[in-house]
Amino acid sequence: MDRTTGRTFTRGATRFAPSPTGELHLGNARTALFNYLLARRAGERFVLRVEDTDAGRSRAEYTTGLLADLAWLGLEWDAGPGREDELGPYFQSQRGALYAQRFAELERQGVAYPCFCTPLELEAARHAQRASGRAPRYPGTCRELSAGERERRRTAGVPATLRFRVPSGRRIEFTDLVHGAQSFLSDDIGDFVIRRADGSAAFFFSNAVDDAAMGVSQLLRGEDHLTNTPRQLLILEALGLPAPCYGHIALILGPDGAPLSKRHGAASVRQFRDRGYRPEALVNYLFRLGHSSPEHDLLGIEALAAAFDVHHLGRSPAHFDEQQLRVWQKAAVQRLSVHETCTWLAAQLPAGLDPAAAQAFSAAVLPNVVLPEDARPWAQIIFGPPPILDAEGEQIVRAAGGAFFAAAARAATINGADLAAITAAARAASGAKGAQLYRPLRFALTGLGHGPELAPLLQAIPPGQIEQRLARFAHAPEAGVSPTTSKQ
RNA sequence: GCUCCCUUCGUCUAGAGGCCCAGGACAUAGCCCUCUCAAGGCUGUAACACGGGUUCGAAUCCCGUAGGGAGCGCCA
Repeated sequence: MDRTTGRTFTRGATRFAPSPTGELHLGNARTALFNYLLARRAGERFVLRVEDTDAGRSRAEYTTGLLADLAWLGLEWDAGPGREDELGPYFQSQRGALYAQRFAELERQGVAYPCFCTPLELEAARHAQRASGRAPRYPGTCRELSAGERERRRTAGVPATLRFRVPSGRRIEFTDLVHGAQSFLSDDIGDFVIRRADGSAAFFFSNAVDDAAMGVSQLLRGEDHLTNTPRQLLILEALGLPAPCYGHIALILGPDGAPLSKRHGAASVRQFRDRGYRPEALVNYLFRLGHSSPEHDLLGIEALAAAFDVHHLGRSPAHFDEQQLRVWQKAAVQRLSVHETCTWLAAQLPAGLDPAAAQAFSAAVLPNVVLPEDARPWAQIIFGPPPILDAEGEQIVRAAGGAFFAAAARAATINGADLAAITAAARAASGAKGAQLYRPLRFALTGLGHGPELAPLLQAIPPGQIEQRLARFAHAPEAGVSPTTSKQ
């Protein structure tokens, strides 16, 4: 009980309210993340509400995907689908009865009225208004219909929407969490639909009413809602419901400066997930997109919450930059345990590879991998046939000499995948050191002049292969004959 | 058309009148380390959209201009 208000005290909440009409978009993912962080930071609840009022576009599989992606990102909701409580249900399609009461309340007050205009008529009106240089607003055709006329049309079965009567001459003010003081004139707003002809609730209405019903105290949403806010404030005011503090964050832009969309390639969480991006990478990147922090390390979700600050949300739109995402991905990948790495790289490994070999491979290759596909060439090199050398490789191998490789191969036979033993033997046989010692070995073993560290790489090469790959150069030709083509 | 939002290095941003000839991170260039790549260390290049005000003093306040974006839907 709150002593000052006498009302039952409930913890505040933030929410994320997606509509299941597609995959979770990066922009929405960021909105979800920010709201989650805001809740965690403030000790509030994080509510997930599915806005599936558009029966035509909403699909169950999108809901499933949405929930899965959110969970994958690590954004657990305190209330929502699968976590029902007394403030639910959390699917708007199941909240019709609650809306009905509110519709009735508004109609009784005369704040809402039935509108019998057809979509065609409305479209024509908008078109005419635009053509004559005026704002496309509801012309008010049904605003002052008499009670008798309304009744007559209703009994005649004319389909009707319910419109909110926007008061004239009002100034609507509120303080935006990120943009500060905002002020709008009600005269710039036309009467808008709050209930569709099919009886379902429209966004402005259900969204606002549910926030109030679910105890949402503050929330962050896309800037495309900024100019819609006064409408929602008007609804809440008419119903005597508390309004949450709204904060509007700018849209995420693609490389060309246009709002990020499918046009720009991958734009959904699912697509990045499928390409092997780590959730920690995505979350850390999104955390810094339109939000600044002195923290420059890869942070866990709790640390992100502690570092989140609404005052450091930017007002200008940020560009999505995959290069930056890759930086976080690299950091996230380097922190993977060997076990996690094996799972992550599973698709790149030869089928039936035994666990120990998979671990050795993963450990060796991980420092050089950002996405799983980067491991594929290494899998080919390590598990495939002895690699063919290019001209540079041949030259370096030849310069090392046959004795060098004979000794190295012998050491491998005796000691196995022991780099120290192999280099010691090669050095003793040839006197080579430094690059003269390591590069020929690297080329002979991998066919390349660059790559992961040799020692762990040796651990990943299948038994017998080290010896074989080295021995093929043990009888180095005096000149001209290529062991890579004569052998193997 | 009307209303609203936005504009600092390549990118994300710090900056709430003097601490800023603008700071950080990533990217990038060079050097060091190193068998190579990566990592790490050091050094460097690089920005207040433009024009007017206000002020002793402006990236910061005001007014314009330009550019970008959003909303004005029986989409959310």
